[in-house]
Amino acid sequence: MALEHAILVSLLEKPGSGYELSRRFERSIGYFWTATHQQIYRVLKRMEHDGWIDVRDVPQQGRPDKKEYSVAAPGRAALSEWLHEPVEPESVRHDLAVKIRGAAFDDPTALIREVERHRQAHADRLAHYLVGEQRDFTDPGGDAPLDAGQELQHVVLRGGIAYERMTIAWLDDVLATLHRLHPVP
Amino acid sequence: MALEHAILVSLLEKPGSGYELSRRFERSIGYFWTATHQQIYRVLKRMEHDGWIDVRDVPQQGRPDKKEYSVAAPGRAALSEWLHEPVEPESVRHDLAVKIRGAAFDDPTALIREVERHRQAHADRLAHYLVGEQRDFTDPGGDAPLDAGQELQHVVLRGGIAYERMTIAWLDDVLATLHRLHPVP
DNA sequence: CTTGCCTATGCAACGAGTTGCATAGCAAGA
DNA sequence: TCTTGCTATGCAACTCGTTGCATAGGCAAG
Repeated sequence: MALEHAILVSLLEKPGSGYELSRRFERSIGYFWTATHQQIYRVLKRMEHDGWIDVRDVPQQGRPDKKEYSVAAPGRAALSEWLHEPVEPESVRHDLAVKIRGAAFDDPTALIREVERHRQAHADRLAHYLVGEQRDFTDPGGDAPLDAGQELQHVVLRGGIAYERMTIAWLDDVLATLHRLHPVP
Repeated sequence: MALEHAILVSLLEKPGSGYELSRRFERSIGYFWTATHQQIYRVLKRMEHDGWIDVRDVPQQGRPDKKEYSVAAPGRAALSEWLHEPVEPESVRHDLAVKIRGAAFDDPTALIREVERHRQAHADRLAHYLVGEQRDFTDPGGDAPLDAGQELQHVVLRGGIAYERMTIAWLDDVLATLHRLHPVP
């Protein structure tokens, strides 16, 4: 289980509330780990109970109060322990691949539309990543070199970019194969 | 939920028992969908109850009897229905990416070993895929062209190959970044 | 002949993840 | 003013996935 650890990393990068975490899980962290606000609130409660994180009530004006969490010493120790033990290669779940193999037993027209839709979604995500890379990891004037944390965030983002590019090329291959098997005039 | 549909596709490609399915989920299907035998037996029971699949007791010599499942008409209809409705882009879970960002708050030496271990695992899987591609999808004499089902299995396998190549290149990038941040003499 | 391994199926308990719903303050616009 | 939408937190019920264990027949090696 790594949701706890993903939260610890995110809180170390910057303390925040459950709501803010759920926003981060829709963008940067969410590129490689998804979680809903339900999961996050539940896990935060458990982590607070276990002493991994500290809470601080933050009154706000113009919006509801929030609880800001930050990592406590036991949480940092737990993260360090997890970082030192091996994780197995991730288990894969690709609905689309199941569908492609299923297309042998069905009319592939609907699948072509579906693959095109996915291709578009991945192209959008790639564009989004590239904007973020340009914004956060380009050194405009040559001053202020990136620190280690930023370098590591950048290499993870480069992984996302490589993944999207690979996926788009593969989906083009899939489309070409489907059209070859099911030519339209 | 798509385990049911992955099982339907696999049983359409070839009927088989729960045990045989669990073997397939360790190889071909398992490249893009993982499942343990527990899940498979449970889902098979439900699918049989719902009339999606038929069972046939097959006595065997030298080994325990098995129940061979095959897809019934309602199962085929359910698969077809699922193939025609859109699926959302898959949710991602990359422990290793969490660890890489976490390395900013810890000694990265252990992470380097971990990344090298993952690189080796992906290289092994790539080699395995390439052997399978050579074995199953190379037309040796020019006769017997591949049918649609094989073409689709091949394009899914090409996706796996592209994924492993991309991942290996990215892990090299990660290793270079880690060594740059933490030079060893 | 005992020990370990492979085929083959399954239960029970738990933990992780999803979905629907509820509440509550404040802001902006119809 | 009423609705819509955003911030902010949470409960309850359910499904999915994992882990540990159990059974049972046959095979091969020591």
